[in-house]
Amino acid sequence: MQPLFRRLSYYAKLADHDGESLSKLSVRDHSYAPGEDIIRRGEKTGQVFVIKHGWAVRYITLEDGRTQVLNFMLPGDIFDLQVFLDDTVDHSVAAVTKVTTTVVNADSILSLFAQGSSIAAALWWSTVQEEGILREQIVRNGRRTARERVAHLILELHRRARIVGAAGPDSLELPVSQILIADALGLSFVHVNRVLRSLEKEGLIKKNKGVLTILARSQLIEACGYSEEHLHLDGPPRRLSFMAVAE
Amino acid sequence: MQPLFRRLSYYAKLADHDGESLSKLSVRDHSYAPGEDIIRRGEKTGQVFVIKHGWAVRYITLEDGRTQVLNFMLPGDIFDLQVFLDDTVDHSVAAVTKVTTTVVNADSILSLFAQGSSIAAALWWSTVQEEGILREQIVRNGRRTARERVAHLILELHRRARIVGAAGPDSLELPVSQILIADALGLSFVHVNRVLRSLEKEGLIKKNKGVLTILARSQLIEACGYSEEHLHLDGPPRRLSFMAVAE
DNA sequence: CGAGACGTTGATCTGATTCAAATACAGTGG
DNA sequence: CCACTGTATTTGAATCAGATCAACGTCTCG
Repeated sequence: MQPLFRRLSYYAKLADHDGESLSKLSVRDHSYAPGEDIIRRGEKTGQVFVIKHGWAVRYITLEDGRTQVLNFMLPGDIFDLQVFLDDTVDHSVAAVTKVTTTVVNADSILSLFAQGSSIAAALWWSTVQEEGILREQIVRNGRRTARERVAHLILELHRRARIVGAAGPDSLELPVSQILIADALGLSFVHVNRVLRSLEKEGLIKKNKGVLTILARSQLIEACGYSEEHLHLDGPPRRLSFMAVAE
Repeated sequence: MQPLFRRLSYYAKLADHDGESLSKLSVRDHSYAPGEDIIRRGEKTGQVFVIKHGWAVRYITLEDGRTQVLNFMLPGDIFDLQVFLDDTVDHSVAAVTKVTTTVVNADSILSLFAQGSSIAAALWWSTVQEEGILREQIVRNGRRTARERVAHLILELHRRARIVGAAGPDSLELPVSQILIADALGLSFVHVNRVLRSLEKEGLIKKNKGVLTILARSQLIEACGYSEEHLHLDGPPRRLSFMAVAE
């Protein structure tokens, strides 16, 4: 459960005993092979998944095979707190690399909420973040050029990976095919390739065996007007305001 | 507070006394002129808004003026339940037509949750719906052609307006400029115009003084592979599962 | 070492943008 | 009621960003 604790504590300054509560939550772990679906559209899981290792994507496929990646999921990411509504999900989640998830049963999360743990606030925060990322995805794909989209996505992924300790200050293990990047950015993979090569030729980035290095961060930021507002990095309150009400 | 009740009861079969609880919630109403901002990026509102009359949009503007509409908001729509985190919002909301909102203070909503009212479940449901709409927006703009995007958006807006009683079986008052549609679909307004005119020329739709009529629904659906899964129309459970836990 | 998946590059094509100009329309003030 | 103004719609022509098609290189791994 380390990655979750790490991620949540980035925001919420959790105490040690919170770490204990978290580890008690774990119901069981599960592993998935690259390309395997973790959740399939139309299912009702009744469970909450936390990514422990590896990368995953949320995606939707149209009838004719066109597919759109909604967002990338890194260690520490959670899906889905909407489980409390007993709803069927409208999208799928697939493992990109080998993925290990911790499966938490919904009730254990709920008891955290009931107890007023600061973990609950952190969890809720994580859903706010995710929505922010989704909205940014809409803007990026709707109103930015291919070059901007690629640069922006690189910066976002690096930042997110960095938070969970999966990236160096300017480098990032990016186990993601150009096809997947294309499906995330609404581009053809051929064009993604050209943009990447051109960013590389200009010395903004470098890619070597799955490790991407940001060589000129400021130029990369300038190339896309990157800002981090949408990641909501300021962190959640210690407790959800409805907990105060409950007292 | 009618539109909210109408919308929530579409899903949740609310009882009469729920209607009363709802009307007691209203703190005060507020009106906005077309084009006026209701919420501005960066603010902390501490309040929940419900649209009573009129249309609004959630949007984000880039530094250079490009703007992206995230989604349209109709009577009965709510923003934002994330207020409980005391977060700053990462986007703005603007009135499209003259808009009346009911402003509810966050605490009143929270007490509904605490009471275990089925209204709470319906509210939560509405956020699940909204996320579904956001995801669909990503797919639409990322992997569909201009023609598909336009057809798809028309069908979605008609359906949503219908649910809150703001549309006939095949007609829809659409007080939205082509510029705004373009900003929602990530297209130029010139192209939106061409697509609309072509759909009209082919007899799929008709537009007359702000009223759009769907003349050939089945062809329109076929033109974009429209499905309504993302609207989560099946409705919420009567109560949120964490209420059961609280007992 | 052979197969399949991914990456790279060139040539060509096209859906959508941009630029430009004309028309319709709604609201305002005289 | 009409002229005036600004905003939205419509249409054409030129252009371009990105897609498609096609071929080849490269890596991985069984």
